[in-house]
Amino acid sequence: MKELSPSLEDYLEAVYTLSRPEGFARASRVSALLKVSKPSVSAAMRTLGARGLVDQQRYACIRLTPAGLKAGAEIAGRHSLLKDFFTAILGLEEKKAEQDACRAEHALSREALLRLGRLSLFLKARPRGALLAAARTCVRGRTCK
Amino acid sequence: MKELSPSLEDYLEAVYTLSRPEGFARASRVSALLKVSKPSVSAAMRTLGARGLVDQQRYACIRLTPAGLKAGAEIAGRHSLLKDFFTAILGLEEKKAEQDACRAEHALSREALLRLGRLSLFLKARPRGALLAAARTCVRGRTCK
DNA sequence: TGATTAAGTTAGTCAAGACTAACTTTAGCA
DNA sequence: TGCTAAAGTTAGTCTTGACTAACTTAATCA
Repeated sequence: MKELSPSLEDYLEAVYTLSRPEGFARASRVSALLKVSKPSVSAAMRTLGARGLVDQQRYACIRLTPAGLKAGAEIAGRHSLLKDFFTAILGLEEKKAEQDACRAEHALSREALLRLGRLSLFLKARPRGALLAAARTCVRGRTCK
Repeated sequence: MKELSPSLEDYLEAVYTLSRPEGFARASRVSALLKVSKPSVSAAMRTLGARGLVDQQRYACIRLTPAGLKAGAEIAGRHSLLKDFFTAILGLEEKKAEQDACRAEHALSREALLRLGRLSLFLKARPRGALLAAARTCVRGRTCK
């Protein structure tokens, strides 16, 4: 099982996300979501197909294989963990958090993400949110005593 | 001023780091540090030279221009901020922290890094390190109450 | 001072990942 | 049912960033 490139992870994540409602994705939706040309999607699907992550028949809907579903869920999980950290802990604006999560999700190790998630939980779990509020205020650069 | 690619940022950071002691860097040291062939360094230096970040004469030492020094310092700063966060807050092992910092330093926005730095400070500044210790224990996955 | 070795460059190749233009298939409707 | 528009694919190109092999320049030491 070779590692997926950041680019292929993005495609897989897009397929995963778009598949949620109906169980399949269309290449044109992937193309629109990732802001990438249709031929690029086509090529990427061929690669993901060759790796056994999507089930691709010519001109048909894109469906994830069980392995693809698992991998897609993992990537989407990394994304939402990071986005949550960026908004809930660092207080980044929604759009910015989304962008940062998109890029950082390919960069951090499993271990770092796991611990970052725990840190999030820890900070959110303090009594009555007092600590989190203090941390967030600090992080926003207002007061930090 | 166009954005540098992750790859070019790595080269610039390496030149910056290697320049610290003596004021210049050698292509062979860069090659060894980044684990990349000498021709790759050569090509990268030509690009950085064209962007006005290094002062490159054929067969000579590599020196940063003032702009290159500024950009290099910024990249190195991002790196050390992240590495510190990964070790001091998340408790990652040194080597792992280094690897994660290398990759994440190209992915996070200025804003996110700024806030991450403040979060580090905040967590380290709590009285007698009690909070930090608790956070770190939690992040390591032992207890988290 | 000249030969040898280390450092650096050039030339040529490759793969990934993007694009456009042009073609094919599918699907929907008159 | 057949035509048309949308969806998807193929073919061909480009850029980036890496590599090896072979060459050139610089530096060192006998």
